[in-house]
Amino acid sequence: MPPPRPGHTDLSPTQPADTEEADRDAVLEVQGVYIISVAARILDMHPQTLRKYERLGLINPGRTIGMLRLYSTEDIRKVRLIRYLSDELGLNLAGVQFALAAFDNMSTIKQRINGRLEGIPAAQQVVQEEMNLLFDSLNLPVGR
Amino acid sequence: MPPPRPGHTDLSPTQPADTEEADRDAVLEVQGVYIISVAARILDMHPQTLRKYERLGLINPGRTIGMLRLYSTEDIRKVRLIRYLSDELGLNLAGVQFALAAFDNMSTIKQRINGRLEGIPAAQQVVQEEMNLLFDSLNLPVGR
DNA sequence: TAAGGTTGACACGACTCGTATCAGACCATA
DNA sequence: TATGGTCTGATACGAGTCGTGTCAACCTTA
Repeated sequence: MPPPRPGHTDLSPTQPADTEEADRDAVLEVQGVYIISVAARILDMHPQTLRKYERLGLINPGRTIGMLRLYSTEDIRKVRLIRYLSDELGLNLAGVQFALAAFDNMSTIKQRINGRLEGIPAAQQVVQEEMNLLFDSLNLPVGR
Repeated sequence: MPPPRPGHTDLSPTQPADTEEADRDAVLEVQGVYIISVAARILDMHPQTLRKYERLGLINPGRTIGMLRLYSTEDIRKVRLIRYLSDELGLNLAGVQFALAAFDNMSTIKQRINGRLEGIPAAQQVVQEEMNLLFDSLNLPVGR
């Protein structure tokens, strides 16, 4: 089997851009922003594994001015999802990549439909219900 | 990594019920129904690989009274999709399983929405367009 | 009867994945 | 200045996966 292809048509938005102008002391103590060693300890995973996930484009943690990786709580949640797909469902990382892209695209399309049905609340309701059903059918641990 | 888990919430219908109304005289000479050796030759794959796919629940070819596997053109198409996901995108079989289930669920939900929006053609149109966009975003070779 | 199908088991080579370690560089703090 | 943690990039490992192949014993079809 060949190396996974990053490809996929990508509709997904980027990162939450958490970083504000830092107030000295708070830099590393901001709630839910951790350097790699702390994130690895929280997740009980090897730092190299987190770096590998980033190299493959599965996560995209922020950086300090000094290039240190900064993991937000959102990043942590995403890693847990990756671990679930990998450990529990048995997907390889190419599969994880595909699944994450699919989730993102589903979320995006759901929002786009909602926007375009602005004037038809009854239709919005139907789509909301059914799309939630679709997400549920994927059997994921978190709402994502 | 553990063996793949068959699980997933399953909304999917069972078999495609390939029969068009039109094939009255084709019943016994149905074009596109092959035993495993022929299917393997058509697909240029090893028969054991096809049997393995079936054992994992990825495909579900019909059977003769004597238990010989019968591959329809729909089965052939599905195997090609599996091969694309595996060879081109690099998914393992657990990932293929997940992806196939996701496609089925997306198709089902699309149809359900369409049904529930029966009286609102404008909304139907929107959903149709956006769901097609969603399928396109998955970068698949065939419409599926 | 011969050819080719069925099941189940086992094994192989190549690949993947998480983990681990190394070297050399950068940078903040004690 | 020394220390310790991070950075990048490379290499390596053990265990697992996947497609393929083979075997034995039996069954179906022509």
